Formats: sequence, structure tokens, C-alpha cells
Amino acid sequence: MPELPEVETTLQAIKKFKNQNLNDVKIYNRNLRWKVNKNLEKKSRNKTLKNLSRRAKYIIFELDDAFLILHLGMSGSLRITKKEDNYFLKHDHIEFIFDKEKIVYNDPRRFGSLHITNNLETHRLINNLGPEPLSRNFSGSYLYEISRKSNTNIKTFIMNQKHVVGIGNIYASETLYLAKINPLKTSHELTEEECKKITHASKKILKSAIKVGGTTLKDFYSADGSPGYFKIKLNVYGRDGQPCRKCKKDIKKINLNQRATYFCSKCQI
DNA sequence: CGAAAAACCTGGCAGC
DNA sequence: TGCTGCCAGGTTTTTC
Repeated sequence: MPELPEVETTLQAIKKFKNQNLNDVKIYNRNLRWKVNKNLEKKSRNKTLKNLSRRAKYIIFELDDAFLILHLGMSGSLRITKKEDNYFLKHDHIEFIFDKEKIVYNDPRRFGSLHITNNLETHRLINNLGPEPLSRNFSGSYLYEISRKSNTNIKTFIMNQKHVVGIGNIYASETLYLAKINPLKTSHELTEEECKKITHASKKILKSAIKVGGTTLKDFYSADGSPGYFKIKLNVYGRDGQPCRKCKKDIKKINLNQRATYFCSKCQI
């Protein structure tokens, strides 16, 4: 479920564990997107959590001599409970146990993943990722340059994590609405000016979503246990048949790359 | 080769 | 109520 803002919100909620001792990792179901390495517990047990960060939609735990790479997949979430709490919710798979509290990883669909590595930069999940959308590297000229030779539609293009990370299905539609670009337009058709609009729009939306704590959807809980009633105002996603907020024309829903795509056919050229 | 489709899973909901 | 089919925030793997 989580796109970049949701992952970022989750990260902020668990930042308080920085510099604490990771007493133990307990894994109750190793069958996630990939089978969790059988030595992971042994290698991460009783280490200092030196830092917590995010790269793309991955949450990175920096330990004394290794990195844990956690992805929440489509339906994963983290919650914080007291160390002595011994209840389980359905689909609780992993516990990261600290001195007084623990972080519990819950994921109904098990599309998420957990890896351990000594070298983060060269890890296969990390080494092919595009720039962070909120960094200066994700500029109009960059997008223009990489989009020249591609024949795919721009919506699919910006969801490709090799091109830019963190933009998922919701924010892809929302970004293109704000940029006034039709999602069906092929990427090489875009002018540099349009590329600039897209990068600006994506940054604007991601920032405001982070500000309010991520879009609230079915399975996402903020990790500090707050209910998550915050929500950014979505302009197109899930609004098919409803009037465009600008021109009142009905929002359309189509399928691109097997994903629901929403747009206003009048505002988005 | 790049692009499209299938695959990995479970749960919720609409429709019958 | 209960069954069936479809849909869901992601990303890799397989097929065309």
C-alpha cells in the first residue's frame, strides 16, 4: 500500500529506536516476497541500531556491521508495542525487539521483504534504483533526457523505479493530473517544459502527502499507533464518474500496465 | 531487445 | 448466507 509518503511516515514513527540495542529479531513466517535468509536473526541479534533511513520504498536499518532492508510491499505495515506484549494479530510475521518496545511487521499479502547485507549500495534491490523524487537530481531536464527513447506511456514510465523511485499507482495519477498531462501520452512525446511540470507536480504532491502523514488506505497504520484519519485530498484517484474539481467533467478510469489509472480528459492534454 | 502479461498472496466487496 | 469473480498501495519474472 505504501508509496513514498507512507514509507516516510512509517520511518519517522520508528526513528526513536535509533541508537537502541536490537536485542533480537523473531521471524514467524519467512515466506515473504522472497524467503528471509535463515541467518538473519543470528547476524542482527544484539546489535546497535546506528541509523534508520529510507531509500525508495525501502526502510534501511543500519546495524553495527550490516544493513537490514525492509520493504512493506502492497499491504505491509509496522506497529510499535511493548516488549512484553505477547499477543499476535493475524499476519504478524516479524518482530524487531528492543529494550522496552518492539516493532512488529504485519503483512497480509506477504509481498514485502526483508534482507540483510553488508554492502547496501551494491545490493541488487538498491543498486538499480533511480533518483529520489524529492532530490535535485529528479529535474525536468533529467526526466526529459531519459524519456527520449521510451515508447511507454508517461504514467507507466514514472512508476518505473529505475526512472524515479517512490511514485506508486496513486501518486502517479495525482501527479499527472496536477501537471495537466494525459497519462496515455508516450514519454518521448513530452516536451522539456512538460517534463518540468511533471517533476514539479510530483514533488509538490509527495511533500504535502508526507506533511499529513501519508494517504490513509485500507491496510496502512501509522507505526506510532495513531489512527491515521489524516488524508490528503485526492483529485482523481478512486474518483471515476465524479466531477473534476476544476472543470466538472467526469473523471475517467482506464487500465494502463494492468493498473487502474484515473484522469480528467479535459484538463489533461 | 523492449514491452506486455503473469506471478507472488490474502481479504474485502459487489453481484447473484 | 454463501458462493464467485474481481479488485487492491509493488515489483520481479516470464512471455511475446
